[in-house]
Amino acid sequence: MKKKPLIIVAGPTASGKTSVSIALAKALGGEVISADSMQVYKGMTVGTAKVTKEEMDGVVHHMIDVLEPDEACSIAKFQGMVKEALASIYSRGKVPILAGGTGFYIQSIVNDVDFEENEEDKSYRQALEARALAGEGQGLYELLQSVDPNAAVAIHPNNIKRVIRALEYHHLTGECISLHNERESNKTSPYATAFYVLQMDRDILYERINRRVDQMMADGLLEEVKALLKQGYDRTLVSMQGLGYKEFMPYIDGCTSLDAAVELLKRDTRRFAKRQLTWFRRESQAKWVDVGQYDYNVVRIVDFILKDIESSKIL
RNA sequence: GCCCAGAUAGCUCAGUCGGUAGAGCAGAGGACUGAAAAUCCUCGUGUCGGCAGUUCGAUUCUGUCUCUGGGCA
Repeated sequence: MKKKPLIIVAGPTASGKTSVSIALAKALGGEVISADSMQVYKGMTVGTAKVTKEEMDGVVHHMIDVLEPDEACSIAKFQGMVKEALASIYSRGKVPILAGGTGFYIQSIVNDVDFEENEEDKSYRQALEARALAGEGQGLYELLQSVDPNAAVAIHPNNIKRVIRALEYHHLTGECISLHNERESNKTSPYATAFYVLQMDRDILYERINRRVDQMMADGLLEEVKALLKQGYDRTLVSMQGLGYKEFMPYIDGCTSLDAAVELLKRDTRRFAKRQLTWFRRESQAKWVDVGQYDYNVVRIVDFILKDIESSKIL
């Protein structure tokens, strides 16, 4: 049986994924699935540089505005919803284009990583988090060393989030997470993929990021943040940890200037882009597209990608 | 024109009682399998303004020039 096609358009923030994915969808009769951990939230529009209705230009988009800001997304939740979207896209004979910057989410789809539907019991995790907060991180790490030594070797003691997840996984399933990770990382994709990463010179990318943040400010980012807080969304929410939201909290509290908050946001976004690039570099099947080579021209970029898709014979 | 203070990493600066230097920030690389725009790890970046002098040896002392602040005219 022939594998179903899946086109992926990835890349760091501000690399032009949105316009490329829409042009591709139009050329191929496709639909776009956003692979973005923050665009899933309603009301977070300016700060996530969400596609507008006009930009969509009739192309169907999935996974945007699917959760309230206080409904924390998770990779399992994300994957479940994307699988539904994929099924519906295939049933209509369309081509799915997974586009976004959250490498972890993309990987969960491409390799169909297994996330068993368990866990209703949050108490164990909460107990661990409380211990971490009380400064018992070292103790948690030692516990992990006894329960899953392989995971303990792979996880740095300071990375308390991972230590907690590994312990939680063992508690819930009775299995070592190190075993699960090894099994899942050896999987091959159930899809016929064409995976593209948009890239450009770092200097130019950073310049674009800086300008995009300035544009967000002009488009009312601060007002958006204030409105979300006013609606009662707590700043500890996962959604409020997003770039463009958490950076303004000190300013809103009167602890820093607006200029300083904006500079901080620019810096954090640059660092984020760097981490995204690090992630995509290890995606061995990804093809890197230097968009500068095409003068940042969407038509030329898409033209190249279309030719490459054709030669890959996935459709 | 004169007087003072500076000139050291991309930036702000510290320092070397003479043995070619270090902090913060910026930056770079990496990890990641149910918070991922999160979380975590690692790492430097140099003609110490130019030229001359003293010295075994000058970024450090002396002279001079250039530049940048500030002051006086």
